[in-house]
Amino acid sequence: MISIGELAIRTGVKIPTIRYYEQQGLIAAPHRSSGNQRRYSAQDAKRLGFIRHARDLGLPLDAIRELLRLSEHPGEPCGDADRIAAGHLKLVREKIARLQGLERELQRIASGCNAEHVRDCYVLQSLSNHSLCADEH
Amino acid sequence: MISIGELAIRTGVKIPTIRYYEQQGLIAAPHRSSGNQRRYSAQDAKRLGFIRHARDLGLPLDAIRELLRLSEHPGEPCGDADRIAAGHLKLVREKIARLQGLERELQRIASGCNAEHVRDCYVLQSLSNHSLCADEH
DNA sequence: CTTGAACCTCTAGCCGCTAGAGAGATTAGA
DNA sequence: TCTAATCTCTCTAGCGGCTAGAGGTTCAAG
Repeated sequence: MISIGELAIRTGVKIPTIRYYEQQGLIAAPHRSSGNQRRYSAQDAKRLGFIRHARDLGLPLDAIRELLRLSEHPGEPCGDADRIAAGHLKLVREKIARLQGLERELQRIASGCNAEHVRDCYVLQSLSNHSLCADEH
Repeated sequence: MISIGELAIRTGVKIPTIRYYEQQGLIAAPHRSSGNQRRYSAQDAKRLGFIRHARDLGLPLDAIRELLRLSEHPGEPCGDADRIAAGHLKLVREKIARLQGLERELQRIASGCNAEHVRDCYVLQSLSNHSLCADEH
């Protein structure tokens, strides 16, 4: 049985975030000490580690909730878990593609300014005038 | 003088967002009709277009505020605008790098699951056990 | 027994919108 | 000129995923 601070250190999840997860129903309300402080088991720590890892991979809490629910039913088919991961991967790839578009455009804009003064600034002109852009974003 | 709906259509910025920008001081409070409805000039539309374009490039409202302020002083040096654009570009590149890390890991995890049941699911095992990961994220 | 660190609950704030309620304004057609 | 449909108004609350702070209680070391 460890305190919330200890749990935070072990899992790398901040204390208010742990309480937030409890509030959101991602982890169960833990046992309490006689003085009403939270006391966690090794299993609690494992579950929080799972959440932490999934968050690090960018999964939203809803998806994590679903994955946790699944992992409590070892006999069921795991297609849903695969679908969640694949769906998230797709999302990540879309984000990358979009950001790469922005990167190209920003690179073009930011490196195109040789002006001294605002009146000739290519950055500001580009923002005013969309037609200066290479592709739409 | 055009209505807020017309402005929304022309700039592609939604009506509540236009009002939000006004509230946030990005655009000035416009003239009003006798019935208290907003009426915008061509200049207002241009400014909103600038904002829209900058938002499309992912710039935060604070940075846009600063860029707008700068563009009202044509005689001043434009180094600040360049710095804002370059700083944002850097941020975008960092985001891309991070997402590419996630992409690799998700790809590895999602494609590694040949299991039928939750108990053997590689996706769920990977989330439980960080040591299955290729690199840290 | 004292002290200081850790913990408690509760509320509010971050960003950039978005949704909805309930009321008033405008405009096109009959 | 009237009516009906569509806009527009203000205001408040909510999204996700935390984070910060106030004001109070409990714990553990010395």
